[in-house]
Parts: sequence; structure tokens; C-alpha cells
Amino acid sequence: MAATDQAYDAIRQALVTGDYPAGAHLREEELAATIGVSRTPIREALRRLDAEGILKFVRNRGATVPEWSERDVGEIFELRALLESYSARLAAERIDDDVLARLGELADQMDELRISPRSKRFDAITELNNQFHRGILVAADNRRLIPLLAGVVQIPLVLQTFRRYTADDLQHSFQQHRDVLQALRNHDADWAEAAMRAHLYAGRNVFLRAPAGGRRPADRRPTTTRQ
Amino acid sequence: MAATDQAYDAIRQALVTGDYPAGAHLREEELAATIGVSRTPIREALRRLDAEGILKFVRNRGATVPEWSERDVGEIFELRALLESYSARLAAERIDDDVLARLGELADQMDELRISPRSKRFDAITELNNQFHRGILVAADNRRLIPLLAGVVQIPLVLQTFRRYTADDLQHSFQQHRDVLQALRNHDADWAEAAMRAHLYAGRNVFLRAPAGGRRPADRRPTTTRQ
DNA sequence: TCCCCCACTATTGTATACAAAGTTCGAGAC
DNA sequence: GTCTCGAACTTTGTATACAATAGTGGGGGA
Repeated sequence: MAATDQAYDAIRQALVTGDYPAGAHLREEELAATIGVSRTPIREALRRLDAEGILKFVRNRGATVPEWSERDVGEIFELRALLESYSARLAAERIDDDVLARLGELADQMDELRISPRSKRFDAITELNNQFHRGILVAADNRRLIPLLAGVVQIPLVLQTFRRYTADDLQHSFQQHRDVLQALRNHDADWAEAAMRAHLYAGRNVFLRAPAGGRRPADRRPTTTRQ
Repeated sequence: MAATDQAYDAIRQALVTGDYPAGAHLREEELAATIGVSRTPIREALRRLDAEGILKFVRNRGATVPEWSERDVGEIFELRALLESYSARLAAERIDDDVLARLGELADQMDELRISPRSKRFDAITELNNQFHRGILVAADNRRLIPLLAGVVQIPLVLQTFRRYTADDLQHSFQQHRDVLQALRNHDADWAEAAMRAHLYAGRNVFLRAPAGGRRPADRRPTTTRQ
């Protein structure tokens, strides 16, 4: 694989899994040594990740892991709701039976995972959920929508959504997937749009409610190394 | 100014003003010589422009000026309508009198330019129009919305919109600005959203109708240098 | 004559060296 | 004791050299 792509994947993976704390400063030399390439591909990868909003890149100061305020969370879910409900609307008009079948399988698999051990299921559910949402996005068949949404949903915050879900939250979420799916099967654009919007607002609510028995993550101040 | 920013501005400017034909291959060495920096900042600028969708960057093949099909135009205006009407909705709820006054001035200035010579007024109108739309976007006060919209409106295609406008088109367009402005003054979110959407759909129509007495631009096949 | 393959050239990809900017920390003035 | 200035150090920014890859064209064989 090319060095730039390798660097991109490695840094992105580290960010998504939360290896670097919010506010942390990513030194190019250090990343280069860890990943085993020179600074040049590292810098290109950082630029790309910056453009995607996964990290912040400031001139002469390098890259830092962004922190997400409650306001950011609100804005992000609002935009997700806007774009993904539009995506669901388009998909309802265009989706074919093969994709519908595939989405049905994904929904089934997520349901089955509800009874798995908590630790094991998290990554699997995240992956299936991403595939479900992405499947609808692809079915919407609007090429510009894909990179646009990437700037909103690819952030670690969103990808970690399910860590905050209780068993009840999961059941609700999966039931909402079923709603969206049925709307798509019926090729009912209004329903699909509304169901997707409802699904994402519910997701936002999980984020913004205070978690029981602990500080809410948005309040956590980072143990920053610099800045 | 830093070399990377210099390269970014220069290349972006050239793309926006149409110096490079659609499909053209941008060679790094050549750009470096023209702009007077080395290939390193050129590459960083190209990556950034690629992320913004202004050009396409393919591994081992470098950067090319994208071509826009009729379908692309449709998708882009549809997404603009989605995001900017949302922007207008938010702005209607939050905008203050200072910004309203500023938008009013911009609308006045655009009206005055309607009687200027055609060649002179194009750049000025484009600039004022951008400021008007951007003013609303900023008033919407959603930080994530700004980079998101950049990926849709910053493309040369959109920035050149007014080249296709007749005198009548201009008058219509400016009248629609007045509509949006009045809706904002009234803090009427529904109206603002609808007026902005109507404005952008009308803009799309100018693009997609066949220009009188010639082939439509989307049909033009490029005299590509490579690829 | 046509087609395929290989060498050659043009162009991009990566590493490294040096320049510039930012940060840190201690010495000196007050 | 505290504040300020600046020198040393750290980190990023840019240039350049070399490596790898993709396009090009000519020669040989069928």
C-alpha cells in the first residue's frame, strides 16, 4: 500500500478508537516513526483528515485532536438529520429489491447481536449500523451527498455512538431501522424521510442527556499535552 | 504569505476563472514553476482543493479539472437548496439588525449594478452575491454548515452562474434576494426557507435550460491533454 | 499490416536536509 | 519575588533528490 494511504488509515483508526485524547497534539515526527514512513506522507494524510474534519490543522502548529462541545454535538446531529433524511427520501424513490434485501439482512443481524455479550457486540453493531446507513446513502444515488455526509458522520464522536446506548436504546434504535426499512419497501418518500429524521433525533438525545452516575463526556476537559 | 497558501490561492483562482479547461491535467512541476514555489506546497494545495471538490486528485495520476455533467449540476443545486434553505431558516431565527442592514446594502448594490456595462458588472455581481449568501450562512451560526456548503458552492460552475444570466434573469434573481431578505426581517423561518429554496431552484433552471443559439455547455466534450 | 511487448520518458510519490516559526526556560532587571 | 527578554530547543514548512509508477512510441514477430 502507498505510504500516504497507510498513514491516513493508521491515524484515522487511532483517532476513531480514541487512542489520542481530545486536545492532544499530534507530532509529525512521532507519527512518522510509529507508522514507519517519512513526514511527507504523514503531512498529506493530516491534511486530508483535516479536510474531513477529523482533526484540526493549524499553520506552524500542526494537528490537534478536536474537542466536541455540546453545541457541536447538536449541530452535527442536526446536519445528519437534514442530509440523511434527504438521503432516505431519495432512496425511497429509487431503491431496488436487492438493496432492500441486503438492508433487511443487516437489520436482522443487528437484532441478533442484541443478546450478545456487551463488550463483543459493540464493534459489530457499529459496523452493521454504518453499513445500513451507508446502504441507504448509496441507494439515494447522489454522488455529491456521499463526501458531504462523510464530513459529518465520520467523526469519532458519531462512530462511537453505541457505547452510550443501553439495551433499551438499542432496541429502540433497531426498531427505528425497521421503520425506515418498511418506508423504503413501500417507496414512501415522506415516511422514509420522517422515519430517518426521527431515528437521528433519538440518537442525538442519547448524546445530550446526562449519562446516569457520571459526568457527561462533553464536560470532560482534556489532559492536553500542548496548545 | 506561506507558500502553500499562495499555491492554493493561485490554483483556485485559475480554476474559478476558467483558465484551465475541463478535463485538463495539472502538472505539479509546471504549477510550481508558474507560482514560484516547490512541488511540496503545490501538492498540499492540490490535496486541499481535491478535498473541497474543486479538482480531482488520483494516485499516481495527479490532479485534473473535473467536468460537470447535467446530472452533477442537478445534484449540486439540489444540495445547495437543501443546505442553504436550512441556513436561511436558522438565520431567520437568529439574525440581528446589523446583519440585516448589511444584507440590505448588498441587495441595493446589486440592483445598482444591473445598469452597468455587462462585462464590468459580472465580477462585481458575483462578489456581492457571494457576500449575500455567505452573510446568511454566517447568520445561521452553525459552524459545521460553512465547510459543508463550501464543498457544494465553491466550485467554478456555481461561481460562474451569472455569466449565463440575461437581464431578466438578473432582475428575477435580485427580486428573490429581496424576498429572502424580507422573510429574514420578519424572522419568518418558513418563509425564509421557502424563498431561498425557490431562489436556488430558479438558478438551477438557468443552468439546465439550453442556451439560445448554441450547444449547452454540459455537452461540450473537453479537448483533454491526457487521461 | 497489425499487434504486442519492452525500453524510454514523463510524472507523481517518498525521503531527507535545511529554513522558518513557535515554545520553553532561565538569566537579568526592576 | 516577579516580570521580561532572548537564546536554545522543538516542531513545522519548504526545497530538492531520488524512487516508483504510469504513459508513449518504436521494433520485432506473426
